[in-house]
Amino acid sequence: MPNKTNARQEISGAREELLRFAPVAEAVAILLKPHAEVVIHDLTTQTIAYIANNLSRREVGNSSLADLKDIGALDTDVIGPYRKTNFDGRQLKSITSVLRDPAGDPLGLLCINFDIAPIEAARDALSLLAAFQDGGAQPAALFRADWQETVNAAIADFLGERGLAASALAKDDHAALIEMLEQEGYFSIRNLVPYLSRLLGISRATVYKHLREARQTKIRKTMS
Amino acid sequence: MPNKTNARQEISGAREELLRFAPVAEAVAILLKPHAEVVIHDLTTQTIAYIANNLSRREVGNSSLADLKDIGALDTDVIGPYRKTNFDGRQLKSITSVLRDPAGDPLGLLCINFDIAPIEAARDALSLLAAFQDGGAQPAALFRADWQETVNAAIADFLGERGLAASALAKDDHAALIEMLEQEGYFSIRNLVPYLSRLLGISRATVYKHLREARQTKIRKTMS
DNA sequence: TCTATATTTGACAGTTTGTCAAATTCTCTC
DNA sequence: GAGAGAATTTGACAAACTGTCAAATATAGA
Repeated sequence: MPNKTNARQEISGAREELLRFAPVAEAVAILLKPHAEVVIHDLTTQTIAYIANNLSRREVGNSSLADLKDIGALDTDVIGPYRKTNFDGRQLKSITSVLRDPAGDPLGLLCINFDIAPIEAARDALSLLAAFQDGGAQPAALFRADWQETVNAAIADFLGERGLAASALAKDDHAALIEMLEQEGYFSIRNLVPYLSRLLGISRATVYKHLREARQTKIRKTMS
Repeated sequence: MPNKTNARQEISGAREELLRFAPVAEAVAILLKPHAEVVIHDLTTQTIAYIANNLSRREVGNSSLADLKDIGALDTDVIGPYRKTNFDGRQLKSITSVLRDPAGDPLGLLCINFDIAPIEAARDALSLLAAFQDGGAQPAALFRADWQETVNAAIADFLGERGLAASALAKDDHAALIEMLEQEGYFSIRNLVPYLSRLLGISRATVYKHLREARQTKIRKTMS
């Protein structure tokens, strides 16, 4: 931390430091133009410090991101890629890198949001043409012998969408994660419950409790 | 089969009948040019009656196809689509229609072989670009809540590769099917064994027997 | 037809699944 | 920081599922 005269100076120092990444952001945005936006978040003020190729209609100075406290707990400096939905419904593939000061404290985030909708559309068109069956041939190849990886991928996806960090997730999230897995049908995999309970560090009984709740809300939804 | 007057007439009659489909074969081949070949098989002589846009380097008069006896048992007149490998390794998407005489007896087959390699290559390139993770994100989306459909797709795939028809498969095939499912990891789906035994019309015990064998050959392979 | 092989049947022990009540821990509020 | 209320763990349990087995039966090939 360079100068300590007062808080305001520290903040503007952080912003200045962050803006050194602006050309990088610009370069990435141009490379992928017009499909990607690059945003630099200032963690000291919780605002947006820079935007290249604005897709999400946010502006410099806007407050950004909800929960950033968790980032300190991160083991890596790269988060994602994870899926994000733009205000207009487009699917974005997002990846975030953590920008730290010399002391190693998180200063900001550089977030690349890549609009993959057109790519997915093209891929799907080709898929359809190449597909056997009515389009259902791929699962066979993609259903891994190693179902744990499949589950892990689903969990990683979930974590990516919500914020982050592997094992350090609040117990409120457990219920949501389990509900998601249930809705995607993962519990017809053998031994998933004990595996999950070990993974999340909670008891089997709790997993079953969340499961029961998830199934009941599902029923409620079905009836309404 | 260089035969007597009687038979020869019958045979040439069949061929003539089949050649009426030649323009259709030609038209399909031209539509998909240069990616598809269309072959008309003569079932009465087990030879090739016509080829449009030859990809597989076979020629008219060549003997064709190994097992055609099964076709009589078919419930539909369209077989596939199923995957086929060309002599040069290219993957072909094949679909076959049965050509019958007015009495309803199978006379020939019209087989369309579509080279999907370039399409798959393009799709995969796009997939990679759109992919989350290192390419393993899709299973999550493709792992259906309805695992039965996933299994059915795998089985249908298997059936397509070997020849055909749903429930009418020899018991030798059971072992192969189960081995395939085991190797792809499908038996970590709950209740798969009873489901399969019902589906194949064999007993649970037999399924387990095949499973045991499949697992032992796997071990043998692993050790060698 | 007879023999050798494979399948079915029914029974069984071992696991896994899902639920429960009591004991414990956690989380608020005061 | 003490205590009420909620959530979680623990350990136990019945029910369901898994995998194996031996005897009875069916099937295929000589």
